[in-house]
Amino acid sequence: MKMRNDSTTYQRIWKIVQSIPHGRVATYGQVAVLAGFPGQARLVGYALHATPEEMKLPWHRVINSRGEISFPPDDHRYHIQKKLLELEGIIFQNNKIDLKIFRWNPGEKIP
DNA sequence: AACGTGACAAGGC
DNA sequence: AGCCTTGCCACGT
Repeated sequence: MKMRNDSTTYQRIWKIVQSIPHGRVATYGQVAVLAGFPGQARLVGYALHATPEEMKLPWHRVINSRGEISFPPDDHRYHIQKKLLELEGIIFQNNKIDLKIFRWNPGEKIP
């Protein structure tokens, strides 16, 4: 996957994703706002898609606004992401995450 | 240059 | 509660 190394756009998004604490999640829209791109949730999805594996970004902590994983359930990536989240103690109910409980609030103390 | 697609989201019905 | 439409932006054809 090609990407623009000369742009700071992805880097700003990556920086936010990197700061999502273990055991918490953030939505694409939320990351977009925090990165300074309000209303551009799709850009976050695209940035994550273009993320090099070596970066070891906690991409799995980003989910959609409905508290769901944004992969089709039959996609292998869906199961990978769900597994990673469950290993962090995040609980799924009907394949959904309760954002009221697990959403990251940047305001509160970050470990 | 136009058009379609994608790890989105909000609003209308 | 679902499904559809529109707004978004970066890319590949």
